[in-house]
Amino acid sequence: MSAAIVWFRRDLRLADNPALDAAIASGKKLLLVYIHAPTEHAPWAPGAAQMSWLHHSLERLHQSLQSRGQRLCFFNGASAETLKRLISEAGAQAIFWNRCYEPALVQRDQALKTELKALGVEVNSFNGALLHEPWEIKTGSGTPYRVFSPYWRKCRERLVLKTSPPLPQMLPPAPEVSGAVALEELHLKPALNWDRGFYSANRQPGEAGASAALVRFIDLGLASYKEGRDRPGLKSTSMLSSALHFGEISVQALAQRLFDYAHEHAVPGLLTQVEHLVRELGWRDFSYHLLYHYPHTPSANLNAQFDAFPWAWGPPDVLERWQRGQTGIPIVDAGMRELWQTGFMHNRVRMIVASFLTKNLNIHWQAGARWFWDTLTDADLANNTQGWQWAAGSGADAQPYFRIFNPVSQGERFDPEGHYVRRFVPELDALPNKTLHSPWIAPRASRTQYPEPLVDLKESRAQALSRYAELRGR
DNA sequence: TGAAATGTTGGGGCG
DNA sequence: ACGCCCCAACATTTC
Repeated sequence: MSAAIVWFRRDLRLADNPALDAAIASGKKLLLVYIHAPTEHAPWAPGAAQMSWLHHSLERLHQSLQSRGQRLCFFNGASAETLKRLISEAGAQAIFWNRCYEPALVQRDQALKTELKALGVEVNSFNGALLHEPWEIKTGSGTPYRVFSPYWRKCRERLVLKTSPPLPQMLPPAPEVSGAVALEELHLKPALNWDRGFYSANRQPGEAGASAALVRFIDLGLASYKEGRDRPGLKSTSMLSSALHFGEISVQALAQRLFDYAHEHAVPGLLTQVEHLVRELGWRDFSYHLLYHYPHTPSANLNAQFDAFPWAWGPPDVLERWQRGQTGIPIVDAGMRELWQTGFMHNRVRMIVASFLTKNLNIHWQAGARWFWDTLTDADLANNTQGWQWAAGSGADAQPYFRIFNPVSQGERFDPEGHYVRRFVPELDALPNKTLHSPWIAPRASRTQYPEPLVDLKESRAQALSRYAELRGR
């Protein structure tokens, strides 16, 4: 019986996994591998928070493979060397993987593909992560899109969702190889349990956890998604970002399932809600589109005009107060503390803290991007880069720089009952809603445990606008 | 997927 | 009855 390798990377699932399905269909013995090679992602080696999630996700995938007569084999070390050795040991004629799109991984995978083909190995790669491949969507003149709306119009009209293939039951046997290590030997899990707040009933790594989160979202959040998605105090978002990052759920299967649900349940307006969520998945695709076509953007402004912008990198204590949630601005601190404690932050609050860092504090968006990279379990190079450049105003389809969020009015508008702020900034619990988002106007005795604002909002806004005016005047 | 300043309108109080 | 002022509510412009 001939053999093949399935190289798992960011597709940690069995359902709707094109590489795995094709490998099973090939009728070969299958060696299922995961290789931990963080330096190959340089300069964006996976951050500590996402490695915690990854550990649990790999554990779950290994378990569900074991219940199907297979296993996931773990390796440390260089991917190309490891795979060439395994191909030789297993006598494999073919390898299957789902594509990655980060610049360093695209380079690595292309070089490997060339090398393996020269050795006579059949290389099969698939789209297992996106609604559309980044190169499939082009403007009329054949260039990449740089603006979301026309990009999405094009994607939406050509979006074709297929019914997912059935979940593989028993898998073919594995060939014997040497050098596999236990999952623990990948050292993904933190030595100290600082990640204990990351996991809860509705945030569980792995395919089953993603599935449970989706069921819960469809039951509780979908019907009011359009209105509720901006309210961090509610539970109206899917909470699927980490699962999408690691491929614990297929984005195509997700969209398919939501449309199916809307068509089966003739509730007025439900299809509109689904369209809004799928549009957010479109933003995710758009981020990958931009990263693929503009691979320098994780470390450089997409709009080169901003190269002359006088962003500072410090002073260090200011950045640190932002990181620790001690800025004295309640909605900002709530967000930064949510991030630190749970490895997640609500999207609306991500925009608020990013605006505050890049505009009111005048700190470079890359300092924020780095912090998110290390602390988010869903840290994703495409989304993170695009999100920060969007917020900073330096991106292709960014918000104009002069759109500066007022964190007080944002707090009053999107957390009117203060549930979110009170949850993460408990020292403000006793303040009435009227002053919760601007505690500095409340009597001093009622807020002795909470810092004074790091900056004056009105003044720092004016300074940001004048820096911007200067940039435009050049 | 803003905020703040500025402009416009129209109702009501009041001399 | 009429004009004037105030100001809230909304619209537009500007950053």
